[in-house]
Amino acid sequence: MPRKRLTREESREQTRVRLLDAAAVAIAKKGLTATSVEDITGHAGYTRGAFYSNFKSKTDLFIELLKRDHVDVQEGLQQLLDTDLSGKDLQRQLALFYSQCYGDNTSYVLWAEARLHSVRDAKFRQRLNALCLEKRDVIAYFITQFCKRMEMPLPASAADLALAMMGLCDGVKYFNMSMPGELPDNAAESVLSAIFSATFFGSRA
Amino acid sequence: MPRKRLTREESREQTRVRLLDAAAVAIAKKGLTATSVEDITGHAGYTRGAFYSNFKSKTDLFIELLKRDHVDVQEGLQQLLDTDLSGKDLQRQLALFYSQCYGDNTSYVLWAEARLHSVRDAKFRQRLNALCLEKRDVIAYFITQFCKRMEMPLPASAADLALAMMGLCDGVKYFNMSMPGELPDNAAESVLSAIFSATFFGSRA
DNA sequence: GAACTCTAATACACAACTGTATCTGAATTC
DNA sequence: GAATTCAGATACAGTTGTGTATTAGAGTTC
Repeated sequence: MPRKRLTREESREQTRVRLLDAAAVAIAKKGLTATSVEDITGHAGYTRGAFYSNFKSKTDLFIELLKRDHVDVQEGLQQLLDTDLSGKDLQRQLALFYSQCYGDNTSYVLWAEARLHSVRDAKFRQRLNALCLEKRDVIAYFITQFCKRMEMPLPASAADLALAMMGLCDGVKYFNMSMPGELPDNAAESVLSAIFSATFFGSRA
Repeated sequence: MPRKRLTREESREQTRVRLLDAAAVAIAKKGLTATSVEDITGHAGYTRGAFYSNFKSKTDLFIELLKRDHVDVQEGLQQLLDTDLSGKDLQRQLALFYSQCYGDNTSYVLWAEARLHSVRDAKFRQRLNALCLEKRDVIAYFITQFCKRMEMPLPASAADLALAMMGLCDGVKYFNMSMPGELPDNAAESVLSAIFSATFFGSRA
């Protein structure tokens, strides 16, 4: 198996990616604080040297991790907006939206971890808030477009609705993860759907 | 100033309470993992000896802390139910409800911390879920009673609505804490109110 | 291919936390 | 009021982590 010979830049990039991937797993499993730099590097197959030569600090790596995830979600939502808004099936629409935001548990845990960390670290909070507001704006746009196509008025400001939607998704996702027995599999969608159909359609009378 | 002479039991109880109070502050500030036993005891004016003679572990103390907070909230909600359900002002109703659940930031952070911890520790999760389900049931009852008095049908199962409400409150509270500038002061109530008035009143047409 | 450069490994010095084991002094018992 | 008991302080041994300074070995340049 002829292993490709990497340039310095490629090799460095590979290391960074592997460290980020390993960090995602480790942090989701143990939490940001409890995860040591060695946990990350060990998992990735490197030593601490590799880490400090690629990242300033654990926080620094963490924010890059979040950005990477953020970009993925943004692109996914954008795609939904472009291709799928035509379907009038709210339930399906929401299910897609929801799974776009939290396809897997790792992602949820990472963002929950981030929210907590942001309460304590002002600099981090600023950077995180920027990402969150971006996400909010995309969702707000999503909602606006949705209502427009449905020819219905917005029941509140799109930005506020977007925030509420994010909170709601987080909350439902948590219960879904934490009590898989307690809720039926589709509880997430059905609760969301009940609330949103009332919110968006209710005002039509 | 004649300082009261305490019995052994009283003194022990005082120590426990002081440790719990100090732990709430420390954990909210630094996070569960980052808070050392010494942080707690130091803040409370004791040494590690006092801690280990009162609690099995940090987790053990933490769950007691949550229980204490849980009981407070439960009682508060119960009281709301008994005295205040007569008022028909939804906005005011929600504001009270919301401030009952998260009067201060410490409490929010503690529960966020708990949710994350529960993802990782199965035993802890079981104990936490028990508390959450209790809270859910009280809220579900709250919602049921509310709808009954308003003579309107429930737009979804009370239990599911309660979960959604908890998630929504959490989400809004987070944004409220994290971006105090971004949202108007009453955003929490107004978003909640927009969603809920649609949810509960929308179906009446 | 020799000199150079940069990535990542290794070595080091230091700090922090944990849990137990032992000790002390104040409350309790008789 | 002497003996006892228990809450909490102190001492200890071991583990784990951090960040920097140095080194080795690949990629790069000429």
